[in-house]
Amino acid sequence: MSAQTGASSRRTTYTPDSLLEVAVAVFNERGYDGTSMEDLARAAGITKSSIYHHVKGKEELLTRGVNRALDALNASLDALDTLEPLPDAGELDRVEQAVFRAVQILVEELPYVTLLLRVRGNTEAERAAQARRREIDRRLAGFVERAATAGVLRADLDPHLASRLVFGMVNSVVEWYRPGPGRWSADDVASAVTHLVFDGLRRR
Amino acid sequence: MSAQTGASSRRTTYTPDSLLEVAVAVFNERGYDGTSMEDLARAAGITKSSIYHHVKGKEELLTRGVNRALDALNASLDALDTLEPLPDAGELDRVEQAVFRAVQILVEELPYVTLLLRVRGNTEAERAAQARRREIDRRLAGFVERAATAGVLRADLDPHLASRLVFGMVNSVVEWYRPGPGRWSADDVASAVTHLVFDGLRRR
DNA sequence: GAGTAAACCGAACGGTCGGTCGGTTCCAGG
DNA sequence: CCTGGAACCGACCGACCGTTCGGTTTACTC
Repeated sequence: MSAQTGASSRRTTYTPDSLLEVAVAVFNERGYDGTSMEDLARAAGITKSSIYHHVKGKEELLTRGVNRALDALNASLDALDTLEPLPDAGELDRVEQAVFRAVQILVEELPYVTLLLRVRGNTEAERAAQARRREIDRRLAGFVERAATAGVLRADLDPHLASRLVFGMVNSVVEWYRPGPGRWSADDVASAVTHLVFDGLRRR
Repeated sequence: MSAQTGASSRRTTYTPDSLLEVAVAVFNERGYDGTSMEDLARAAGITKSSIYHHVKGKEELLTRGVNRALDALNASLDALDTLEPLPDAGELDRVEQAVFRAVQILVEELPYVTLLLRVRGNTEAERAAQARRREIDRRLAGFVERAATAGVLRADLDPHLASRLVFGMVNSVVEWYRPGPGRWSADDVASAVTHLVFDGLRRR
């Protein structure tokens, strides 16, 4: 929240990152296009022109925000890739891990992932973010496909379709999850998603 | 696409509804706030000022769009309500029907539901749409909760959480589904979602 | 306390926004 | 052929957009 410069103590001044935190919160509330620099200034408690002391402009705030989410997601996928090669049965574990970790990151980086998932593609920067996101989706779908090939998934579900649905469920968490004491933890949600996805809702 | 006035035949003129179709498509591509009246005019092949001959303004196009989705969803829920009372085992069927029908409507009214799901709440009209949507979510969650009380759902999943996740998966379909020959039909998707939700991904 | 650089501000810029207004074109009914 | 209304257009409006710029305040060093 508050941001000090280096070791010394100015009262409360902004760094690009601490300003980003405020900006992303407003973006998620009003939508990127629906947010004016005046809105950001008001939320940050400084004037419009002061924002330009910290960042180049509105678009930089968007790029920084979505890249933070993309970097976190990519790092998690890299970790899962190092697990290979795996015996057939292990491919199911990898998908399970992918789902679980995806929910965890989504919750850890909630505002940034939320922003990413809502990018529309009106500018070049937004299209670049969408492209990076599609690459992530492709890697996730790859895990599911390999599990299907290994024969550890139900055969009556198209792996591509299943992948879209599963990670659609994962991503939908940003629409309602809010952290806080007495609420669900990240692991609560991650484990609920994982169980639901793999074993379904029906009592057996 | 083309719109005739009543019984007679002008070449291609717009009605409020046929203009809405164009507008909603553009809204979904660029986002509501990211769409200018000039954008709409270009897409419709008429000038900005001509749009105001058919509708009051930009906000009316939004309201008409989201209400079309809301009315369709509500009508479907009303049909499910008339099924009661049901024996315990039937409560599972009701949830299954709710999921299946939700996907069907989402696909049938894809552009309008897409628009609805992206409404942010910046204006009074948008907040009204959000309120109507929350009411629908509540009714759907009610079905899940009754099934849980009837003991036909897994006991280790919080019904509220499960409901959010299931309908999060349902709603995520708007992010990627596109109709067309040689692609998945609405029922393909609806049945995949239903099977996945109730029986999971794991091979048995 | 003078000097410095970061942090911030007020006023203004050109441009675009949603919306208005006074027409003109088109076409069916008489 | 004339008329009336629906459909449409070009020009324009005030407001607000993201951004810029010259200047002031603040906090810290020497």
